[in-house]
Amino acid sequence: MTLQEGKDKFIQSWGTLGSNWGINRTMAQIHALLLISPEALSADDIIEELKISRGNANMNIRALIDWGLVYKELKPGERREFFVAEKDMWEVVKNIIIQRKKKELEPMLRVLDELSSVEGEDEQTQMFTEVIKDIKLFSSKADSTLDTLIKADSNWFVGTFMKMIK
Amino acid sequence: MTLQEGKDKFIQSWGTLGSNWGINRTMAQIHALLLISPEALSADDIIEELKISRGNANMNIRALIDWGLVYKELKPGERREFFVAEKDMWEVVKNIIIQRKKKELEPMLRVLDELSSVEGEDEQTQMFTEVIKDIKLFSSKADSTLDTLIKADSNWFVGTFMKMIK
DNA sequence: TTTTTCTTTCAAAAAAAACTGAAAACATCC
DNA sequence: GGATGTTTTCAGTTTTTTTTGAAAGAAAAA
Repeated sequence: MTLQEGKDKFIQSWGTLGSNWGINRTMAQIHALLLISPEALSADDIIEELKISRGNANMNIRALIDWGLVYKELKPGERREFFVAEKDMWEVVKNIIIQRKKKELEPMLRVLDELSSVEGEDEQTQMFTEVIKDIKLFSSKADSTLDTLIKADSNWFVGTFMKMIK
Repeated sequence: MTLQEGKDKFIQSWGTLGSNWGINRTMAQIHALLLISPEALSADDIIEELKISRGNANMNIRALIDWGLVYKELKPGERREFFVAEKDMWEVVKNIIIQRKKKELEPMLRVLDELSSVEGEDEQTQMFTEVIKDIKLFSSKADSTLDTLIKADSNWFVGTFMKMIK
């Protein structure tokens, strides 16, 4: 396999993976491209490489920066912006956890709290309350586990977790 | 909040959560409906409750069964099928992990293996190989960690994980 | 066997999500 | 100040995903 074929395959696979997880294909592809790029790329480099429009590129680069997966890099004497990806996989995963926890787990916990205010004596209500309580317990545990995970350092997952868990 | 309001809110929130994670809204809503339903529901019950078409209901019920999140229940003397949700959250999460691992993590590992066959001495290639190696290492660790997790029993997560991790 | 009841399939329609491109905004240089 | 290079925005378009509904298929009942 040539380098170019390998790159293309990686970009395409990463894009597919992303889209299965509710991240848009282009965003994941830009991330992939930057991951395997030895130097920082400009918006134009990305546009050309992935054959996408300027608007699309801009929006998704911004989103990647918001997620903490890509950094802006300013080259001295250069007017335009360049971009580099965070290459440490643990940092990547950690940032994704932080974002999704904030955008999805925490709002869900708030909804579950509200749902505790449903009252009644009939079987339907009892059942409902019971299920909600279980989900809330589980979600809270997940929430605090993720907090602990986020605080753990870069090499912890790869190095220690397996030993602890065995 | 009345029971009906609570149910509606839960169904809608669960649907939104699902669609953020690449699971279609209707599938998540059917799951939510069954989760909070004290008895098994027929396809018609689901169609009526969620105001969806028969085809849509059927497809998503099948998908939920494939994922191991819903079971078919046959009532004696009844011709049509009834459905119940798996209510144990740990089982739910475990089944989702099993499915996504099989459909996404494992294929990605295979692609990463193929990508190891890219060869060359230049900086571009070195960099590419390095990044792929890192991702592969990380993914393999994730894969075996998830295997361990899947084997763990129902109460392990809620009961023990926090102590081990602290 | 024929009828009835229920389930599955799938082409077409609708809805949702993503993308484009051109114009506006912004920034730097002269 | 104006000219030039770069980024951002967003209405309209395209693409992708989801949903519908009607027809075909299956299984039980008559």
